[in-house]
Amino acid sequence: MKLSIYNSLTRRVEVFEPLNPPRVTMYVCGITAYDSSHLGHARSAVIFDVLYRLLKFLGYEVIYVRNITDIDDKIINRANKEGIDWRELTDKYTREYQEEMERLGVLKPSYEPKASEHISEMIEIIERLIKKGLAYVSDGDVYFSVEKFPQYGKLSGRKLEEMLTGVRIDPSERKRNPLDFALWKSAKPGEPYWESPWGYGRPGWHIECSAMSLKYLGETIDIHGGGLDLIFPHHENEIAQSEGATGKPFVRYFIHHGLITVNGEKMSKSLGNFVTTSYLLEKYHPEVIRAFLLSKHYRSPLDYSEKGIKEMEKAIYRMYETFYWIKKAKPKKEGPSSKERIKGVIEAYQGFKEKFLESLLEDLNTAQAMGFLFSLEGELYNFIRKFSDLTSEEIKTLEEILKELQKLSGELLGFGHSDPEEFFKIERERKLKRLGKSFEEVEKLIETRFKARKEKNFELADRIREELKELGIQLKDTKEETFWYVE
RNA sequence: GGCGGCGUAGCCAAGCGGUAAGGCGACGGCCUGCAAAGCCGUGAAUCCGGGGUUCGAAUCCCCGCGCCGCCUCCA
Repeated sequence: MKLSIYNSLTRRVEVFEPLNPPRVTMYVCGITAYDSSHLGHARSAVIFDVLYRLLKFLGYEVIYVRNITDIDDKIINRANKEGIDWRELTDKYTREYQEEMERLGVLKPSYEPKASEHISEMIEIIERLIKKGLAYVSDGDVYFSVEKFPQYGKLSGRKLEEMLTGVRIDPSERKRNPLDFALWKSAKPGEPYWESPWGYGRPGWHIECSAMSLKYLGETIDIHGGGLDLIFPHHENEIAQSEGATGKPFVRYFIHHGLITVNGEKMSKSLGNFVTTSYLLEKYHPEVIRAFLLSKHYRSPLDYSEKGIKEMEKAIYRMYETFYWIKKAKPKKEGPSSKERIKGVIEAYQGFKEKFLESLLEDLNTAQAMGFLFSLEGELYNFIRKFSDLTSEEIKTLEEILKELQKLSGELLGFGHSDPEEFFKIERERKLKRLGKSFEEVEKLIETRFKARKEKNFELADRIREELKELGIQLKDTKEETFWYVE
């Protein structure tokens, strides 16, 4: 079992071969902690979380680093605006992000280093670059000299001459070439600063990733990931700095994911079309959000809409309803399965694990894996809802399949592993809270209606049904109980 | 303008040379006190358009059309 993955460096899907198996080193660009995270940040975290899970599943020893940028212009501006210390600001949003990711079932990376805690490592790399003639000091700033690194542009497919034609030139710049980028910026009054050989100042944005990946993962790392929008200039610059300093290849596989769009346009702070992670977590079960994020191939854009995520919610509800009925099923008789009627289930289960895994191994095709998952789950649903006279062996079969399905999905995709009763309890309570109803209140109404129906008091039963329906509470009657969910 | 990507049923979305997964929804019949649910059944002569390669193309090539991303901070 080998993973194939699209490598932005070669622009093709390649078989993944780590440098020093079974060790795999992976570095992912995390957030800049100046504001709340939105769905785009969640997508990034969830996609690389699935990759991380898959690599571990394959038996690799993965060292996974996801950094926190806690020093840059946006942070300084925001902190000044709010009149608080930049540390207070970044602490707040770092904590918030970490809590949200945990709720989304994102596994903790091995390290989550902060830029501000690695200033000396950055200075060290900058000094090496200066010594090698790849960087220069200019009035307290330090710049990387793009012309001195012949491979500059190899990741983003750009050539220096071409880039120069469209570039904006700021006459106040201290750069020799407008494409040079800052490694170190001298401090302006009121800004946080650190001591350096070039005076008080702070690091440029890109250098932190070079420094921290070098420190935690070594000179050449296996995987480096981030959003497509980071290819240029961020990752291009990282390559220049890292390879310039070490003389070794920086990254073996660059992995970039597509961005979240809204009505076809990129979700971003500046357009104001973003939904925060906390809003979504309030409104939807974390597993629903995860499933939504994984429902499209990771390299494609994913369009967010309430309608889209609602549809996924329905799919996940049905999945957990399947689990629920299987869990509640009691045998009506001892004995073997009816070969004929359980055939569909057996056939769907045949090769399920292989197909599911192969999908993920083929460039992380989570959408296809989910297709197989829902397909099998659909068969289970169909079976459990159609027949009420299940045999002990049939139930055993269903339980075995369920166990495997939950294990695979939960371990690799990070959803589908919950206990169904627990799942619906959380969902009902959260949604009822919005309606201002208590769980007990609704349960009682449903019980009353169940009794009324038995007594053929249809008038009362229907009145309760209508009342609940108006609240968005849907009922499904069975002989034993009334199953319900809130829309 | 340069670079990258996308266009598959009503909507979302897999498929990447061998004859269209999956989800959401819609419709008809059965069932049901009625409804929901369930059951049975119905969906793409066809994958933006036009050429070409091939025994065979949604899948490869060329030319259009439309949309998006990056080229400035951005997951």
